[in-house]
Amino acid sequence: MQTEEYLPHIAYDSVIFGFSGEKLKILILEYHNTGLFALPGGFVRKNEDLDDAVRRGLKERTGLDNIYLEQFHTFGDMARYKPEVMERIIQANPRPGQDLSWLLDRFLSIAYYALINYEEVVPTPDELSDSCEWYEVDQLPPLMLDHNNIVQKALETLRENLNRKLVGVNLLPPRFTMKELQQVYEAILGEKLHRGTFQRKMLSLGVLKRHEKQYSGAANKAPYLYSFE
Amino acid sequence: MQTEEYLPHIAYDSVIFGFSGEKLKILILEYHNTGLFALPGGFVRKNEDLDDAVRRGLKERTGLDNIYLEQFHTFGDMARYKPEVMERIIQANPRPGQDLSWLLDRFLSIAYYALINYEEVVPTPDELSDSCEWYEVDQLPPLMLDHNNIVQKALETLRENLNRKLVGVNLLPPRFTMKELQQVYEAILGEKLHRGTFQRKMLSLGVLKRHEKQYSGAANKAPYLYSFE
DNA sequence: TATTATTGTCTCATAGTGAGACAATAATAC
DNA sequence: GTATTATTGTCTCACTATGAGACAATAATA
Repeated sequence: MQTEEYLPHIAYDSVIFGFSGEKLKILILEYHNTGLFALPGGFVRKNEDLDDAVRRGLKERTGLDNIYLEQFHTFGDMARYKPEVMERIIQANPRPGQDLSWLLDRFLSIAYYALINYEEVVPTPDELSDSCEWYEVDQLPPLMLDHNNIVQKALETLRENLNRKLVGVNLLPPRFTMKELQQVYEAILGEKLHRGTFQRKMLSLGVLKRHEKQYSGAANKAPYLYSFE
Repeated sequence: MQTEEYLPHIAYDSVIFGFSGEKLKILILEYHNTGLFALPGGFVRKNEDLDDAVRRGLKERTGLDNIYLEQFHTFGDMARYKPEVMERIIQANPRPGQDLSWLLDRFLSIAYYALINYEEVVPTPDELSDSCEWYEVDQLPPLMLDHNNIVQKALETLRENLNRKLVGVNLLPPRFTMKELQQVYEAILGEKLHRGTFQRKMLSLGVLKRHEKQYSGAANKAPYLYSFE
């Protein structure tokens, strides 16, 4: 990391959603020796597209590649400028010979959310971070700066987009049951949906393809597997 | 304008919507002696909130105050970085003693749209600009950089928000007829709506208050005036 | 073969929407 | 005054969408 590489005062943060165990979850980093929890974020190189910077940074910090991303808001209040927090992180991660003082400047942050298939992913922390772990959206630890706000806004945007974009396709494995799809919707909306109505609605969209049945071993009728398109 | 005042590499642009003569219109600036048309934009001071910067800048550049604003996207592609365009503007507006070279840097732009009551407003160009004029959304001149894209995205966002937020309240005078309200919706959506259905829907929202009739002098039944809330 | 839990689909009541019809009415023409 | 005209407020009707429950089909077990 060198000062010259990045656009000053500009950062991004990403809210990475995954679905597992009937719960909607978010990837959270913890910084070494600080007790600080944060969203995965990064900076924009002087000669790269903003969107590309986010993809590159996410790859570097979490190992995630080729994922569904959507920009949803840019946070630019003065209230989010807290140099003492960055100071703590720098102190806890000594980088001899590197001038990291530019990190103490004020930053605007462009926020993105990502939707990924939980099963395909093994998040790995980068050198700055202790851990990179999934947290249920309603059981997040206190996050640094305004990152809790950012998560809240991401959730609101995701809910608004739920019926306009195919959210499920990015959060589920290639083949899934109708029940799993419904659980994704319920986790995002935070409310129960009626089974019959949900199934009728999804099938009427004409984007689901029905495949073979999935025999789970349970003593009941086996559900069909579906895929998108 | 001094370099030190502003955050480098960060700008905003605003798409200001007004409604008049049954048409949806946008405020466009023309720069002195350049033939360049642009959205009203500006920069963020080092110690002010992003949202405040946009309000302040809009006031300075167009005289508009206290308006409805909504952030909708941040544009950060390399393709929008064209220093030769800013060079033209600087050449055409000599500022002896001022170093404007920072304007030749790459900028990310946070885009906002505004909704204003056309009748209350007398836009006035600032010192950089020749004119500050309304253009119908479907008859815009070619705008500099990616500003035509920005307008397009603003329109899409406005359409999506039409049924979730009370758009009409900001684009119309305090009292208006049902026909005027319908024309606002039709102008934004770009399609005709059925009169009876529209009226039923609006009244069922429970946010309109009915006032006295408006006698226009025409040989027909006089419409009621409405206000919001 | 009976039992059990779950699934796919159906029915029914209710709410919402698109389209046209009709009376009410404010001005003008005679 | 009375007829005419364009526009408005509201109604009806058909059709679609939605919420809720019902029921048969079925995969395993007892």
